[in-house]
Amino acid sequence: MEKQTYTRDNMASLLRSHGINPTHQRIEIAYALFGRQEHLSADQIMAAVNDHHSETSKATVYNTLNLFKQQKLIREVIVDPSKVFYDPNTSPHHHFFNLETSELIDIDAQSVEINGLPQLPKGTVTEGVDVIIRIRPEAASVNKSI
Amino acid sequence: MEKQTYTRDNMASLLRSHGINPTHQRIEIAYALFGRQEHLSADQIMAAVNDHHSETSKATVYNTLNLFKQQKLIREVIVDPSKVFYDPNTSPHHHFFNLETSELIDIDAQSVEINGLPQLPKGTVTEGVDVIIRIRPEAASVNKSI
DNA sequence: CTAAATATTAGACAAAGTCTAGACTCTGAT
DNA sequence: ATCAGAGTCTAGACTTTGTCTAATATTTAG
Repeated sequence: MEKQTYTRDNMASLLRSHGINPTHQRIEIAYALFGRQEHLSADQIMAAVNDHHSETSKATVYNTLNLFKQQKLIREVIVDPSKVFYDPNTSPHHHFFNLETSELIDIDAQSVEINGLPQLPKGTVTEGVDVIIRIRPEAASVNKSI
Repeated sequence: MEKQTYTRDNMASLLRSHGINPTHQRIEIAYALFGRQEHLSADQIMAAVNDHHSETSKATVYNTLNLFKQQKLIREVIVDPSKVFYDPNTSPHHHFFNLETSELIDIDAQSVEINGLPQLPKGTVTEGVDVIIRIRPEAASVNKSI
């Protein structure tokens, strides 16, 4: 797979292709997410966007992330009880979640097979399946004889 | 499987068996969770415990839930971006999560098989695997010709 | 150029959860 | 009984994430 580079120009057409009017702030926010290809919290995105000059308000960051989510440009990842992560990767995938560092690592869903799930409850449809593997750093010689 | 009934007396020995000193408040909180066998938020637990007389402070509810979690008496379920649910069922299982009603439904892990997961990242150990199937009520005749 | 529609903003607000310092309770020793 | 100390509980202040509001700025269409 070719490595795709993300420029601010790319962002404008990416936004348009998802029915989003590409304003300056939206382009910066999209660029922060897609340029890094990482899982970022709203907080981190605001910091990234306002790194040099203060350009974008908190309200706009949240409004924009919710708009992106609604237009399926990005996805929310809910693993940390205190904050939401935003994921520029919308292809089906799962996650390792490091409980100590809060780091998220993608797992391609193509290779993963899940069998034996029960039927959906009556009158409901599925919106997606998330697999989260909670991990933590290997205990570094804790409880070894002193 | 026999239906187990949960009394406040049972709670005391349950707590002791997990190394928890059974105080009045802890017994009430455990009883709220195990008596119902449901997924409750801290908020709901506080309401349940203080239903008749105000008995337990917010700080104690949170302290106690964190203690229970630490002693593996209950489990956290993180699916709703705005609040944590506490689950008295600690046997391995997964969840349906209804995005509109916030309702959680258990899926026994015994019948579910997951294949093709990659190796854990170096230097980490697994703490558990969560499968969350996000569902929503079937669209009730939306977009049908009017 | 102007009006209407769309975006953005500062700052007030709300809700979940944590922290602190004081008060209470229980136990065991004197 | 009294006291010390450990453990627990509490009110309320505080923090953090996220939403809302009402005013301002920008864009777009005509």
